[in-house]
Amino acid sequence: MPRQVDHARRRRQIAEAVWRLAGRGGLEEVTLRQVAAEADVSVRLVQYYFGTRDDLLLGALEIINADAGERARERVEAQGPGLREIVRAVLLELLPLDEERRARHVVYAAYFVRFLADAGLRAAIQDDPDALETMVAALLADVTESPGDEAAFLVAAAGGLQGQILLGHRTEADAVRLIDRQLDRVFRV
Amino acid sequence: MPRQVDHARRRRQIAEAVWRLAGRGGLEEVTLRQVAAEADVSVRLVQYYFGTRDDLLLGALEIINADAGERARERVEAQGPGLREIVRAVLLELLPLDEERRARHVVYAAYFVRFLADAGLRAAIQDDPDALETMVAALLADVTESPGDEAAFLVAAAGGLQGQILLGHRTEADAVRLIDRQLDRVFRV
DNA sequence: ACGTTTGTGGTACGACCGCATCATAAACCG
DNA sequence: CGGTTTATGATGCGGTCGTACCACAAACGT
Repeated sequence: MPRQVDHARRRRQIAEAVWRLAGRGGLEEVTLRQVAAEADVSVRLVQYYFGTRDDLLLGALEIINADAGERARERVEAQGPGLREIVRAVLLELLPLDEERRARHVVYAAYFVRFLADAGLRAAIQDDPDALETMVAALLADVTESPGDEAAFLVAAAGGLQGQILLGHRTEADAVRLIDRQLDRVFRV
Repeated sequence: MPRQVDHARRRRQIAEAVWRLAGRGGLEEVTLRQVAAEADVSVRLVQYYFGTRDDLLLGALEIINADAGERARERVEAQGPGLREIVRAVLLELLPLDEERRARHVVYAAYFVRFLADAGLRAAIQDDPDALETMVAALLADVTESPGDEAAFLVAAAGGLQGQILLGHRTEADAVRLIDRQLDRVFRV
């Protein structure tokens, strides 16, 4: 074999090309040839590391999803011990407040319709859909009498704000302000 | 000419094929050939009534968007005079509570990434993004001290719940219940 | 040292893509 | 009634698609 290579690194290099293309023009743009060109490798390599196109779409999603979980955990754990700070960090993770999160949310949007039809793809991200919500609910247990409902509503609103920001219907600052306003209420400041 | 035909009806027939395909597999599936087959017409007819593929995507979106506005208006006007009922109807319009609304929201999801890159497409739907919100805010003017913020949050939450329902993360009934709970709060029952 | 595995490139095949061209039949206009 | 317009079908062209196949060089195992 030519020099032993870091398999995971190559996969990531290719997966990043998938994300960029998907974010630019949807999954429609994610062709083996385009991915190869974007990642600056040959078509053959894309096949070698991921297999078929469906495998590629699944693999790239699994990687970005693992990244998302890791980053979210990092950011939440970087908060102080205040309940409110932690809840806020969790909710803000759903907002495209930097290029990384923005790109990630756009990629999810590109996959969205496929999730509806492909249970395999959905499974790749379905570990944490209500994990966030459960976490928020637990954090709110002592500050409100219906933590589950408040958590659900906060998470849903953050998800809605995400879409509005991406479409340019709302500024990031305004979305953050709205979340803080609701936290004011829930935490009865 | 062969018998004069209802232009608008033919366009709708073809547009509906676009919606079905987009809802099934995203815009990727919306090819001239697939659309023609789904609408049971020839490829030539699709071209005749819409032009290029981009024109087709735009045209089909304009039609579904006009439909959405019309239906929303109907449903909201069918409500009684109660403020809360009207606000509720507006918010529920954002939820996929029947097949028609579900299909529509899935179509919007299929277009989403394209909206980000194509200002022309975005313009086709950008008449009412905050129209809903403005309307809700006006309705809430007398019942809360910050109608704008509450309206924004309610609309955002409804949008977030929409996605959750589509993905099967939440039942329709639960989403409606959550909205009613928040309306309880806002209307201080 | 040598065969086997690993990583990589090139490429060919059949299908499908968007789009344009040619053909044509039926209804309207004069 | 003849010509123009409208609505439709069939088909072909150049390109890209996913995928499979072939080749090969470098490192590893023995």
